Amino acid sequence: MIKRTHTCGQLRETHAGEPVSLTGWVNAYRLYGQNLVFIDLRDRYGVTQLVFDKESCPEALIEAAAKLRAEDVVGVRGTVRRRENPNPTIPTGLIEVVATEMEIFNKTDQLPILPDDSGAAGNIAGEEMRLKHRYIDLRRPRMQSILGVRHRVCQTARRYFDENGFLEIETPVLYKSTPEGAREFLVPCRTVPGQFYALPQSPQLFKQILMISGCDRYMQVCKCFRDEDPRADRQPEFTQIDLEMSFVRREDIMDMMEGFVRRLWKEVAGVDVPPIQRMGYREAMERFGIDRPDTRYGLEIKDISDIARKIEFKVFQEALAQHPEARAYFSKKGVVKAIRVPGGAEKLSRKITDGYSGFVATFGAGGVPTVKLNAQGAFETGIAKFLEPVKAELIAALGLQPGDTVLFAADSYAVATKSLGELRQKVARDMGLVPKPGCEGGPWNFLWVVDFPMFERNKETGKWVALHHPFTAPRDDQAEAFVRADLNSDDETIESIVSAGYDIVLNGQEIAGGSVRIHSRAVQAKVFELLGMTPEQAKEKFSFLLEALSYGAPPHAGIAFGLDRLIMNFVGTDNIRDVIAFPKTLIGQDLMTRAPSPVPDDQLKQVHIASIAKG
RNA sequence: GGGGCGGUAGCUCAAUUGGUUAGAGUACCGGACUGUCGAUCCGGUGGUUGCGGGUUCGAGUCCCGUCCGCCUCGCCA
Repeated sequence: MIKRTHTCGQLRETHAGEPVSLTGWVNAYRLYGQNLVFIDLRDRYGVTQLVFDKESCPEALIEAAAKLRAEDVVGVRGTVRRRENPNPTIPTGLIEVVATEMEIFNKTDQLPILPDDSGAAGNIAGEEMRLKHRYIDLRRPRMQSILGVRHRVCQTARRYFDENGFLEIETPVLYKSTPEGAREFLVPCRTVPGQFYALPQSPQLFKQILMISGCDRYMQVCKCFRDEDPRADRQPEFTQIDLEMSFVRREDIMDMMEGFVRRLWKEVAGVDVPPIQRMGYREAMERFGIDRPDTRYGLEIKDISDIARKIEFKVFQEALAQHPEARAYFSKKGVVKAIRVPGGAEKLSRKITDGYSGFVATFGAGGVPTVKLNAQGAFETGIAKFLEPVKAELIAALGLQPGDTVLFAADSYAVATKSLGELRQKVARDMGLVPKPGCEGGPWNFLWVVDFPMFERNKETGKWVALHHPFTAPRDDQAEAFVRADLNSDDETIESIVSAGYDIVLNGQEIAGGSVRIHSRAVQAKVFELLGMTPEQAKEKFSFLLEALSYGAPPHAGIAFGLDRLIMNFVGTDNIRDVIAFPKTLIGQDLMTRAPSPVPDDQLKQVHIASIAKG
């Protein structure tokens, strides 16, 4: 078998005259009668032109070369030669390899898709075809490059955390069902009939136990599983870079993780990340309407309820009449909020702004009242006539300039905030304000979001739920208030308790999230109680944790980075399937292997399962 | 669970108001050509229009159901 001496991306002018051999796939072929054949040979490292011509090759070799087609797999021996006509568009374009011997490892059948990034062959395969024939799709230089970025991110994480004393430890994939959070994948147990494992939503409790075990610093690149409906940026199985540290408080772990972010961006993107700013949850919700603000552009949200109160506009008045006595946050109290869109009068056509009503309807809002300030400084269109009495106040409050458009939301705090938070991002896209992905020179805007509420009331059930997860500790200065609070009557206190959680937000995407953990058995038990668990239920589900907490648990804190989303940012895609070698479709199928699949009844019996699915 | 878009040649797409034999590019096959690099030129093979049912003289097109892909709301401690 011909073995390669070089890769297809390696040869340069300095190799001229050397005997070499290359192996790879036929990327393209160009024929000139019986006398001259060009083959572009591709491997993971690049493309090199092979030449078969009458002067250098026996006739049989040229004939064989002329029969090569796209994706045939071959090895070639030959000599490196400077090209008569260099091709400046590829790194190996100054040379070619004059073939003297060829071994065909495999001929290909008619291909369903071509591994072609450029669309040079006249088309780019659809995603369904790419997933079905993933092994061809992954040959594309673009996909190879993404796999490379993913590898570098993982390697950088392992190096950085190794240098800082972290141990890489594997945690179980067959785990105990703890059904509070996301829906779990279940695995029937053969040896204990009728009982099940669950696949972990995250290794959360194991890494805490590892801290209690004295491991001090833990890291793992680990698979997590959530059986929820997917999105463009979600998969049922995804990967986290998971971390936990002992004997630290919030500032310590945030410093350590900021160091990791700085190292990662330096090594993977060649970018120096400046110190990461912090923003409180309340400020983020107030200014951006979302807990992961995209700070690459303005369009901030302002509360103008006090101005809106003064005018006779039914939509505003009805909104403001909702729960007027309620607390401002996490409540149903009515508010009026607004976004100033600089230059929107020209760029946002009537058709576009009309479309915003339908957009916010999906978040429960009734519409988007709109007004323009024309070049002469007069309110125009939409609700102009209602706003006239408070024109000066509005201009001052929002900093309006001629040519601006103002978009309003009048609803409950929750709906108005969510609607404008989402609308803000849509307007930014419509106005062309969102820069290209960072890898193409756009800004990387990092932000720590901190001071989340510990708990909020579930909208439907009215039960308290943990905003992050039930193992999150209150912020140091809040712990006492939580310990003292009466769970049955002290709603105001419970709602106001701030956690020691922290998220890293990048360009409006959450890329990491974590918290200081509860290391007191009493506090942990109290959280379980608040979340509606009886002591018996808490014991049944989490006795191992409660026991561990009472046998010498150090203070500890952790975080997890969403690896897939990190890669999406580095390579500039909004499709998570692009950054996973073998991803699943929206209903969780693997189109290549056709998983999931039926299994024989025998196999079901062994695990004590009977299917009730029809058909 | 809800809403939206799509499924036609190996692949990417087109097909007028429901109208004759469903087209193009590319891939593939055959031929021409000694410096191309998205080679070019000539010719050819290739179709159960996702699947099932219905309306109609006539369905790729309209209706019902179903499967699959994508986007999205809910959901994702």
